[in-house]
Amino acid sequence: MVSTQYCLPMNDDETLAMIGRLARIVTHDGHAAGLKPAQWEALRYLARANRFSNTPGALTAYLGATKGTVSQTLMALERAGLVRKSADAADRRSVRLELTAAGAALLPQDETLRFAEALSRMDAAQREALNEGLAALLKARLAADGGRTFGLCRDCRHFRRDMEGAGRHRCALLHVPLSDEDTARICVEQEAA
Amino acid sequence: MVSTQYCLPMNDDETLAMIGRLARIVTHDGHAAGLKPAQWEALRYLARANRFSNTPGALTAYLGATKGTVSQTLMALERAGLVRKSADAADRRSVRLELTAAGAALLPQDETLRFAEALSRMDAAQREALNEGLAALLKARLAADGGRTFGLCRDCRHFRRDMEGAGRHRCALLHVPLSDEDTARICVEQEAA
DNA sequence: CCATTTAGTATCGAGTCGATACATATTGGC
DNA sequence: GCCAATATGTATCGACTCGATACTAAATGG
Repeated sequence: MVSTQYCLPMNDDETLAMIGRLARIVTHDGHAAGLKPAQWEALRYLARANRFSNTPGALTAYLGATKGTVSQTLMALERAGLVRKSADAADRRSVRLELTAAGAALLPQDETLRFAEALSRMDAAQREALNEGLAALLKARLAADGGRTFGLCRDCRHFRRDMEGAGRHRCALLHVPLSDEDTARICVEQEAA
Repeated sequence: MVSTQYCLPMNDDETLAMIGRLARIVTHDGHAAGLKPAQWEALRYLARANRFSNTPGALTAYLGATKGTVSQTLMALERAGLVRKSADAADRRSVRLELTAAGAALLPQDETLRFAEALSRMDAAQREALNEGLAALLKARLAADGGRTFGLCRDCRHFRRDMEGAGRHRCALLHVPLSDEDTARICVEQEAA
């Protein structure tokens, strides 16, 4: 259990294997409550997406899947009464997504929450190191693929804090005002500051 | 980019989201070379499994899937000429698996190797912290599920190093001699020392 | 105003995956 | 030795995944 301080054993292979196993567990967890892995990913996404990001297109970018696949997943969720679709008034090609009450009620049954339990058994420094390591890894990988980061306003180059008074922020990309509540959710347009 | 040293922001939610996204990318990578995610997992496993662990049963335990699912995945791989099955002489219920030359030749096309590239862009300390964090997380999660660890002899309580001379080790569980080569592969019976 | 782009749906085929049922082979108690 | 319990693996089903391709319809931009 002692940390190897001097002899870095070039254990990237091991790290890759652990990433693979982690992915496997997440996939397996995705069968909780009679749903499927992709459906859980969509549900989790919609629970966290802001009002500019609750569309099939944004979800497609988040999942890195194709439009067709995501469309099918959303149809299954709609059929199950977990997601509601509505037309976008401004752009009539577009669809707005939101969780129904039933969909939101399902979130506590997300099996990946058990990772939070596992995290709680790690000490704070290790947890923080894991968080930063994952962030760096994801960032490098997403950059290589041209993928979007889907972060918070806090870390976004388009964010203008308190531009119109306390708690009244602004997005310099979309040219709209942002409430504090808006900034607590992830955005498809987010770009690192 | 500055590390938050004093204000630990209880960002476990963020960590969970990153784990989910990582899993998504791995799944997506799993469509390389015309294979499927589960097939890549099996291929990677068989490339790393020792001679006590190259069976459908061990793969089932590794993947955390059901026997039926794994059986189907292996049939697809056999059909594609990437995996060869052979009867186990000692236990005629059992099947031994090995990669064919074609299967082994496919390994360099594994898209998850691109995470190694991403890792190479991180500094050594962060990489080491990520490795240890992932290990701790996986260990906690696997322990909660009763899952096996699938590690190396090096870390196994049944390992008896150099018991019969230099490079001639022994497994105290299976009661068999182990070569250096044996110890370089993962084992279904491994238990943390 | 019309070509291009964008948002999303429809359909196909191979595969996934849990569930259930099944066929054998081994093992343990007696 | 014998037979029940157990272990290893396959067969089949149904809903879903997912990339690929083709499609509809709405917005955009010279």
